[in-house]
Amino acid sequence: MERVNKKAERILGSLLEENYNSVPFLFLGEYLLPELPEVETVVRDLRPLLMGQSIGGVLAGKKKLRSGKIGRWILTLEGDQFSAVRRRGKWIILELASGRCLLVHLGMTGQLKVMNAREGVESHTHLRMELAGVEKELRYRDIRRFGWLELFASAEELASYFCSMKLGLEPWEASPEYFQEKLQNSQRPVKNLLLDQEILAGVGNIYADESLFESRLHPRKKGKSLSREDVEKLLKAVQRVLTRAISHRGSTLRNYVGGTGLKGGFQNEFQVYGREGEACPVCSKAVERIVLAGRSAHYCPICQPSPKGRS
DNA sequence: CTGTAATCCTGCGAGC
DNA sequence: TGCTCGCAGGATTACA
Repeated sequence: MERVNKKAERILGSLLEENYNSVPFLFLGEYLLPELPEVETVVRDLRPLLMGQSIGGVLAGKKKLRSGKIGRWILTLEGDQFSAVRRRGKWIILELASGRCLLVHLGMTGQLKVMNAREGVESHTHLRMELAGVEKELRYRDIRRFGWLELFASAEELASYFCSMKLGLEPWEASPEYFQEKLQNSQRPVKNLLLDQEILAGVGNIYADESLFESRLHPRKKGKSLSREDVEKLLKAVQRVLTRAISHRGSTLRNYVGGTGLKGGFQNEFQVYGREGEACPVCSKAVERIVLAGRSAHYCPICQPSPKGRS
């Protein structure tokens, strides 16, 4: 157990550092953890709205999320206070004064937002938490219910959980050596490797495609076929794409909104994602779509030449 | 160790 | 208008 916790602590890294919350959050986001853009945006929005707020009444729906039905444990949150709002990969961590941590995953259609308590409750709202004394509510809404809500007794237990799921490094904390080590022996397509949360935490379908385009690598290229140069180029591209996306508050395709209900804007900056048949912004050739790991992969057949010599 | 497909859900747009 | 089909920011599971 001791060893597990130590390893988990290492993986959580700077997130557990005491000073985390005293650092101005713009600095934090811009230079330390520009990550999975939508989740980072939610976390940045929520942080100033939740910090120090006490939880009043709590109301939970009865439908199942991926983590199951929201249990009665949710009522024990009443009276507790938000002490930190963090992100790890695509996970949102709401830390409480009691030391407990509420873990939230947005899945595909999750929304976590602070709203006026008087505002009408939208369909598919599964959780409402009153913020005592400010006439506001934290609401969790999730149309497809692929999201996750779970309470941990302490930051250490949460760290162990991340450890057990083998969550990889934050893209910004990964070194080229780390990334290369994970890719160089793999026969898997590089697109699949990017989506693998055990390698880099937080990269999803949009940003995998955009990063591969930016580094001019075909999504089907095998990990072990990548040169050292390719690996470095790809890691830098991932970091750049994520940073840019965060500065646009993430991408809204359908349902995504930030912690204040605002939509993202990065969908207007897509080079290849969701643009099958449209002209590549570099060479004008039509963007193509294939299926990898059960997900759409978008790429330019000219700029990202096929490893097998066919597109 | 791979990849593939199905699964958990709801909603929307395309095409007929 | 109304139906069916395919597809969607994720991740796990079973199976070949």
